[in-house]
Amino acid sequence: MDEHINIFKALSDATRLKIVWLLTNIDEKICVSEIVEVLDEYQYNVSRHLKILKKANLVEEVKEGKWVFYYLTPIKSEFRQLIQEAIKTIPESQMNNEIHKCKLLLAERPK
Amino acid sequence: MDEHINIFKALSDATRLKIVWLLTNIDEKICVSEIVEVLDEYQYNVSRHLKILKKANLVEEVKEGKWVFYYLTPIKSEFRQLIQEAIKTIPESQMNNEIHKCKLLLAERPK
DNA sequence: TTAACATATGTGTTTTTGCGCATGTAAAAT
DNA sequence: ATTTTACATGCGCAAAAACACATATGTTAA
Repeated sequence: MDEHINIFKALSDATRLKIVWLLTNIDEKICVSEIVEVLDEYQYNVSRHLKILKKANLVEEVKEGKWVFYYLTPIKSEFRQLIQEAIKTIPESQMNNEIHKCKLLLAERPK
Repeated sequence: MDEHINIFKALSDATRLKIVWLLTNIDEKICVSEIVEVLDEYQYNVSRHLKILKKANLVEEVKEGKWVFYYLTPIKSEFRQLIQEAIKTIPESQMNNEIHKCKLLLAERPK
C-alpha cells in the first residue's frame, strides 16, 4: 500500500502536481531550468520536488551534458495508468498558464 | 487545482486510503464504529480522518439515530471517476485483511 | 585555468500534519 | 433521570514537510 500512498503524497503538492501535469501534457522531456522558468519557482525547490517525484517512481531522469532531463516513468501498472489519465483531465485553465509558457519556451529551444 | 490537490492529499494517508478503499469495495454505507472496529483505530482518529475526506468531497454522511453512516460522494467528474477506479485496482492483499474483517462485521449486522 | 552555467544538497526555520488525551453533544437504553 | 453509547472536537506535542539561503559538484565556454 505504501507505493500507492507515496504516489498520492507526491501528487498532493501544487509544484509537484504541476510538474507531472506538464510532463503529461507536453510529450517531451524537459530539463530542470525549463521547469524553473515555467513554474517560476526557485531552482532548489524544483530539484527537491523532482527528487520526491522520482522516489515515488513517477519520473525518471537522463543526463545530457550539463542538463538533466526529466520525463514520466513508463507506465507499468493499471493504477499508474488511471492516475495519469486522471491528471490528464485537469484542465489547463487551472494551471495558471503554465502550459502556455512551457510551449513558448519549448518552441524557442534550439534544434 | 486545489480541489485536485485536496483529493490527493486526502488519499495520502494509510487510514484514509483504507477507508476510501473499503467504501469502494463494499458497496454499502458504514458507520463510524464499524470503521473503528475494522481498521482497529481509535474512534477520534477515524472521526478526524473522515472529516478530512469529507472536506475533500470524497465522502458524505447521513445520520440515522445515534449512528452516522458514511458513503462515497456520488461521482460527478471524470477525475473522480478515474481516481476511484485507480483505488479499486489496489489489491485486497495490501490491505491487511481489512475487507475480510469488514465483511464478517457486515454479515453480523442485524437486519 | 578561470568563469559561467546547470543541478543538487546541507542547514536552520517555519508550517503542516497526525496523534493522544480529555471533553463535549446528542440519542438511546436503563 | 441517569447512564451508556456513538460520534465530534479543542488542545498540546512531536514528527514530517516545505522553504530560504548558502554552498558544493560537475560541465561547458571563454
